[in-house]
Amino acid sequence: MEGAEAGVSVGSPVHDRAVPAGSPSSRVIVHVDLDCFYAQVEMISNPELKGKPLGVQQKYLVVTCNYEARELGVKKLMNVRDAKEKCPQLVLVNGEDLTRYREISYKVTELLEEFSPVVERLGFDENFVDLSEMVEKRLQQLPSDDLSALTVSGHVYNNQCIGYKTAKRLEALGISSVHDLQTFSSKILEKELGISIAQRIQKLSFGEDNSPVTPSGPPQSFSEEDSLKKCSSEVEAKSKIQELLASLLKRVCQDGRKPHTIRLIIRRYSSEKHCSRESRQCSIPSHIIQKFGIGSYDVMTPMVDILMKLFRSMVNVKMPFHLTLLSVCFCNLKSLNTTKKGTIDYYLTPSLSTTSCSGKRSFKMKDTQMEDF
DNA sequence: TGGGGTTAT
DNA sequence: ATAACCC
Repeated sequence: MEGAEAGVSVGSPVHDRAVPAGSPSSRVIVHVDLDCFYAQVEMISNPELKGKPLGVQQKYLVVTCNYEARELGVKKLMNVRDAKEKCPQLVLVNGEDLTRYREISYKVTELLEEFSPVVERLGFDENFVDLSEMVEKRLQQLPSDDLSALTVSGHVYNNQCIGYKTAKRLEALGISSVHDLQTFSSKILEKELGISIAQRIQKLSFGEDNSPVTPSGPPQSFSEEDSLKKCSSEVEAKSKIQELLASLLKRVCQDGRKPHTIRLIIRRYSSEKHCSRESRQCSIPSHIIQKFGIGSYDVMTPMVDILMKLFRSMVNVKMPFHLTLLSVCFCNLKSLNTTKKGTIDYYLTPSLSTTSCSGKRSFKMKDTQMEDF
């Protein structure tokens, strides 16, 4: 858990929204947003990177970077060329393999699930936690004196470097609840806080306020993709597809559930703005599904055959073609137990898979991490 | 723009 | 199967 710990304490603004404690529909939702998550994972894996301007590269893009790099002008999703030009000392690490990012991402989610099981993931680096129940229980434990001191505390603050001050300034303006903020004059707020902050927090106050936090649970699909300069032969495509499939099979094996559908996605070269994708999917034959957990049976060969059929149903291999992306996706995941227990098993029991799967997930969390928040 | 992910149509 | 959205 070292990764998540450092990620949270070093890099993350925590946006905390609350409404007055007495209100009937009161909810407390914490938004945990890890900034430059990939870069932090890399710095934890290799501490020598700490203190240097660091970018995470995928193909010719710097998809994210640490604060040192940002101070030197590097931006997210910047071209590698531009980034190097802005910042010649920039250290780049390849981040095309998401495995470690994914693993640590789920460790963060699992940590948050200790506070409440109601955790919704958004991408790899954001989580929404509904703490309403926990807060209510704690409020009930409080002596009534303390409670009355708390009832004023409906407040909003967001994540500028000092969020606290903004909250204070809002209070000075008589804004002490979300509703106050919503109905407050935009123009006055802009004069007080600056146009940027004012508009942002006022939008936040209207935002996803009443949308429930939907627990994400285990992923509904697994996919691996690779963008390419040019794939123009069936042989090339097959070899890429084999790579993607091999990685996916490892992941599926570790997960323990079995995919019942497979999809192949391509992107064709085009000068058009709309670089849309095409896909074909099919059910996986049940005799193959059964073999997924077992290391001794070669599931690659029949799966590659299926994928190549899907490929040929999209691409006329007798004609010239030019693809710029290949992706394989496993979805329609089912537990072995198709009963009512369903996917909750995923969290409560370790994977039953055989020795062919090495990387079992750990479900144990350390208690001490509570304090890191 | 990468390499993912979700839900709606 | 695709679109539209999120990071």
